[in-house]
This record gives sequence, structure tokens and C-alpha cells, in this order.
Amino acid sequence: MAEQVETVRRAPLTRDRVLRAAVALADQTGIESLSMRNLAQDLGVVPMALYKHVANKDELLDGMIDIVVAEIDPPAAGDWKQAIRRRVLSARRMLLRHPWASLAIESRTMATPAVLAYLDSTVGALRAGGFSTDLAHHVMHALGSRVLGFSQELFDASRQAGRSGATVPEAPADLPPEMAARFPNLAAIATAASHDDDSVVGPGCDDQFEFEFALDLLLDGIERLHRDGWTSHRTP
Amino acid sequence: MAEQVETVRRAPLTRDRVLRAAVALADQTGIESLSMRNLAQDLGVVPMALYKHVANKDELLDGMIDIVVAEIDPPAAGDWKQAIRRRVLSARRMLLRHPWASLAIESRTMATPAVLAYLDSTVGALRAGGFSTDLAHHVMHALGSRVLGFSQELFDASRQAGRSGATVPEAPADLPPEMAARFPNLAAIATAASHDDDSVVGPGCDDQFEFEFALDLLLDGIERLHRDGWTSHRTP
DNA sequence: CAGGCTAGGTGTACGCCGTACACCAGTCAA
DNA sequence: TTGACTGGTGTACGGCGTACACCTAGCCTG
Repeated sequence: MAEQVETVRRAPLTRDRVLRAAVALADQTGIESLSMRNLAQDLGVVPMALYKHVANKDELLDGMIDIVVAEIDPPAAGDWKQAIRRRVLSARRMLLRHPWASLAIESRTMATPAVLAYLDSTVGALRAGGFSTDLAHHVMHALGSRVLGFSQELFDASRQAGRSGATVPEAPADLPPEMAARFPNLAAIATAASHDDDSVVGPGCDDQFEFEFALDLLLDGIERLHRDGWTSHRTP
Repeated sequence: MAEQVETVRRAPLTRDRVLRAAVALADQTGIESLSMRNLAQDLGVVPMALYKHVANKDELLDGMIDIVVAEIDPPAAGDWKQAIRRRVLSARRMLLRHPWASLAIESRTMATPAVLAYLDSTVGALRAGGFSTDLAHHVMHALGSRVLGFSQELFDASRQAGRSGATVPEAPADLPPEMAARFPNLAAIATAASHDDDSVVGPGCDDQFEFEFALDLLLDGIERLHRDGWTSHRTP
């Protein structure tokens, strides 16, 4: 009386099993050799079976990103500076564990829930530290591109797939109300950017300003180090 | 007496014509629809003809990167800070003109001549401003990931295609002598990193340190703004 | 128990991709 | 004249994402 007809019944596929297998495969063999066919083979299944659990390869990648972003440590209590620092370093460790992730994240349009949650709680840590929404907004841009390219172009749609250089500001595109409810801190800085400044030419998020803000922040710091004769050697 | 047999003799392909057509195509239709077949069609030629001018698609991408990187303004004379600032902003304008370039650059191993020349002359501007090679080295890392992801992992090979998380430092991998001669400033900071510090655990470029250096630079600047109640509004 | 619905795995097929390989038409040096 | 070399051609192969039709097992309802 054989328990099963002939083979040990394989555990049934689930979306989660598919995504985790995809992450493992990308970790081991690199993102460029992650194909639906290879992934299916890893799972002992025919390629088309995957499409019962993810809509297509893009959605698979989005799901993988959500999984690894969720690995970033939650924000710690206490001093905002320490909290942010730890958070960013945790994100970096995640990226080192999953070398494909950084490029994958940058190449997506990225509005996945886990990414938004990550950004939102980071903004939350800033605001808890007493930052104005205005400053928190710019700080997120400044930090963003450092830690993963995250949030760099979060608030405008102009980045889309390589549209020719037309840099029309486009719509302010603040979060839809359902999102705003789930991510209040993000909503706060998004709307802050829109209504704060009547003086500035267009509404929405001034990408150029953000870029120069971060750049000048770096340059001023660098100038200070230079002036003070900074060196990485501990004095002997 | 027809001048040509039947068709107006098409201008002969050259490597440069191929690369520029590829850049134009990527600008117009996005990098994801740049295929050897589409490119060949644009040039009025059969796909395989391209391979007489570029070895393969990866080399095509490298060539495209060289072309757009060469568009970045050369460093201006005078104040280092102004010079770097202008340079970085020029690079940014290039990236806005060629939206595909930033991802393309980050996904390559990137040791292409134009990229190295760009980095080298930037280091040169710093040194001309009196920076120690030590400081210039760290500054390049701090600036690097801001402007394009450039130089981020320039001096180590560990980034390679998604090798599993093994973060072995690997060989210091300073420039081969022929490269060192062409890019003296790069060579200076590369070797500076290797021989300066006997105290540090391993030789070579400490990636983690670079990352924290840049991060702390940002955080300190941010802290200062926060303390001073900075706001982007001009006082009314 | 019969019948049918549905979720999930299968098989085949299509059009795209990069590119290996054999070929061929001019041009030019010997 | 000849023979090599340069650059464009044609065919073909294996891999990719995925549309579409199919099958099967389990369950719900009568």
C-alpha cells in the first residue's frame, strides 16, 4: 500500500515559496541567471506553474524586493541620529546579503508596500526627533540616494522608462488617500512639499533642489574636514 | 549611367556610428528596447553587421557609456569647491539627458577609459585644491555614489556579479602600471589607501569605512541644520 | 453518491533575444 | 591576375517570457 502513487507528493507551491526560492536563486547565482525556467526547475515544477502565483516576471521582482526590504531592522527607540544610523547600516547589510537587490530596486518604479513602509518609519524616526516635515523631506532625499537609491525619485513620475529628456515637472502626484492613511509620515512630507512654498515656480517636489541640497550638505562637510586638516589616522 | 547600381550607397558603418545610433535609440525608446536587431534596423543593416564593429552587446553598452560620460564638462579652473560642484551638476545634466545611463553605468563592472578619465580629473581638481590623497580618497567615495554610483566599488572586485554574501576583502587590486601612468591621481589615492595605514586590519580599500564616512558626513551636516532650525523658506 | 466548479500543475507554441558560423562582394597590394 | 582582407549577409540555434488550451484532484452542493 504505497502512501502516494509513486513520488513523494511535493509541497504545494505558494506565492511565498516562489518568492523565497527566487531570492535564494538570485543570491546564489546572480540576478542575470534568474529566469522563470530556472526558478521553476529549482522548485521541481514546470515554468508555467509559476504564473499561477505571480502575474509575470516584473511582479516576481517586486515580490523579491518586498521580501529583502522587510529584512531591514525596524527603527530603534531613542536618539534620532543613532536610530537612523543603525537603520541605514542595517539596510546596507541587507544589500550586502543580496547583491542583486540594489540594482533591482533602482530599476523598478518601486511603490511596493514594504519599501513604502521602510521609508515611512524612517521619516517617523525623524519626526519623533523633532524634525519639521520640511526638513525631514529634504533629509530623506539626501539620505535616500545614499542608502539604496531609495526615494530618490519617489515623488515624481518623471523617471519612468527612458522618456526622452523632456523634464516637464508633471503632476505633483501626492499619495492617493488610501496610501496616505497607511503611511502618514510619507503623506506629511509629500504634501508639505506641495503646499509649503507658494514662492517657488512649480508645486511638487523640486528634484533639482533636493539634489543640490544633498550635494551642498556633503560639500560643506567636506570643506570643514579639509579646513581642519582631517585625517583617518589616529594620532600616533 | 546610374551612379550606383540601384540604391544610394549607404554610408559605411563605423564603430562610432554604431555607438551614437545606439545612444540615440536608447534615449528615444528606452534602454530595454535597445536590441541588436532594432539597432541594426535603425542603421539600415542586418543585425550581424554590428558585430563587425562591436564584440557583443556588453561592449556596445560600454561604448555607449564612454560616449555619454565624455559629455560631462571638463573641470574648470579655480576654487576646488566650485569646480567640483559644477562638474557634478554637469554629470547630473548628462544623466537627465540620457535616463538609461545611470542604471547602465551601475550595472557594468565599469573600467572604461572615459569613466576613469572622468574620475581622475575630478581627483585632480581636489588635489589641486590642496587635499591630501588620503582625504581626496574618502571624498571621492562620499561623492561617488551621489553623482552616479560611480567609483562606489571602484577599487575592489568584490562587487562582481552576485557572488554569495562572502565579503572576503580580496586582493587590494591597485591599478596595473599602464593604467597608473595614464591616471596618476587615481593611482595616488589607490596606493594611498594601501600603504597609508599599517594599523588597520587589512590593506586595500575599507568599503565599510567609506560608507560610514559618507554617512556620518551627511548626518553631521543634517544635525547642524536641525539644531539651527533650518528651513527652505527665505525669511519673509 | 452524482455532478460540476475551481485551484493549481502541464504541454505546446510563438515571437523575441544574442550571437556562432559559413558565405560573399568588393577593394587593394603584389 | 590573383589572393588576401574588410565589411555586410543569411541561416540557424538555444534561451527567454508568456499566451492559451488542457488536465486533474479536491471540494461543495444537491
